[in-house]
Amino acid sequence: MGRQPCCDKLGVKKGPWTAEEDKKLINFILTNGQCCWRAVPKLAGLRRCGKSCRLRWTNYLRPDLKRGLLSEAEEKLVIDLHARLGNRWSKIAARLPGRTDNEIKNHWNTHIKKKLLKMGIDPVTHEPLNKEENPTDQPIQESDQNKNNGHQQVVVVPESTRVTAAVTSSELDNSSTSSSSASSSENSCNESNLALETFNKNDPLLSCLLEAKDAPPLIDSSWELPVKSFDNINNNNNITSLWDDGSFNWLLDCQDFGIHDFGFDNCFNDVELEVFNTIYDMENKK
DNA sequence: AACGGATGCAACCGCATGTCC
DNA sequence: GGGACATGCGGTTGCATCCGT
Repeated sequence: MGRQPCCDKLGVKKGPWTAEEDKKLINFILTNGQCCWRAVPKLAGLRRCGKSCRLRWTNYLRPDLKRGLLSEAEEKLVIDLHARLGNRWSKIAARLPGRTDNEIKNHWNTHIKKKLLKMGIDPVTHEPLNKEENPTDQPIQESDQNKNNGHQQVVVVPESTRVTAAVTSSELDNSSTSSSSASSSENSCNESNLALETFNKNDPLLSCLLEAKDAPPLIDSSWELPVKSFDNINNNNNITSLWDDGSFNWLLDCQDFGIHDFGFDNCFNDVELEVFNTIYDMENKK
C-alpha cells in the first residue's frame, strides 16, 4: 500500500496565489492560528493543498518576514553558517530573523554562489578554487551525520576556520532547534548577533568579506518599528500624510498580518492598533 | 519595437522526520 | 514496536521580468 498523497490532487489549484486566496488564508490563520495544515484549505475555503498553504504562509505571508535583498551583514552570516552547516537552509534561516529558508536558498543560488566563484572561492567547500596544498592547514572533514539526523552530509572546514569562539556547529544545531519558529525571532536576533561576532577572521573567505569598509549595521533599520510615526499620529491624527511619506511602508511589507498571534498587540496601544486597521482598510480599497 | 537569452523568485515535489495511537 | 499521518526540509522547476542586441 502506497502512501496517501498529502491532499486530493483532483480539484487542487496550483501555481501563483491570488490576492483573494492570500486574504482567505490570512483571515483563517489570524482567526484560528496555525494548526493542522491539512485541514486549512477546506476550512479556509481554498482549493489548495495544505502543504501549499503552509509554504505560502511561511515564505510569504508571515508577518515577521523581512523583505528585500539580504544586507551585507546577513550575507556574511549566511556564508559563515553555510561553511559550518552546509545546505541546511532551515538551520541557517533560523539564525536570520525575518528570513526564510527558501529565501536564503534562493539568494545563495542566485547571488552568493556567483559572488564566491567570482572571488575564486568554491561555494561548496569555502576553499580557494586553486588553493595550494598547505600541510599545516589541511581541511578537516567534520562528519555531520549525527547532528544531521542521519543525512550523509560532510562539511569541509579548514582547520584555521574552525570555530574557536562561542558558537560551534553543535551549538548552532541546539539553538536552532529551539529557535526554528517565527515565535522565537527575538531570541534568534540576539543569536545572529552572537554568531556574527564569532566570525573567525582567519577564514580566507570571511576575512576577505569582513574587510569591506562601511559595512551596514547588523540590524536593518527597516526592522525597527516606527515609534516616531505613532507619536505623530497621536499628536496630529494625520494618517494620510504619514502614509504618503512612507512612514508605514513597513506595514505594507508585512501585508495584512496577525498582530495578535505574534504578540504585537502588546507593543501597540489602542490608537496604534486603530491606525493599523485604518491603513489596512485603505490599502485594501486601492 | 521586437526578440531571445539571462536572471530571480515563488511554488512544487518527493523524501525525511516527528508524533500519535 | 510499528504503522499511519502531519509537518518540515532541500532540490528543482516554471514563469515573470529584465536586459542586451
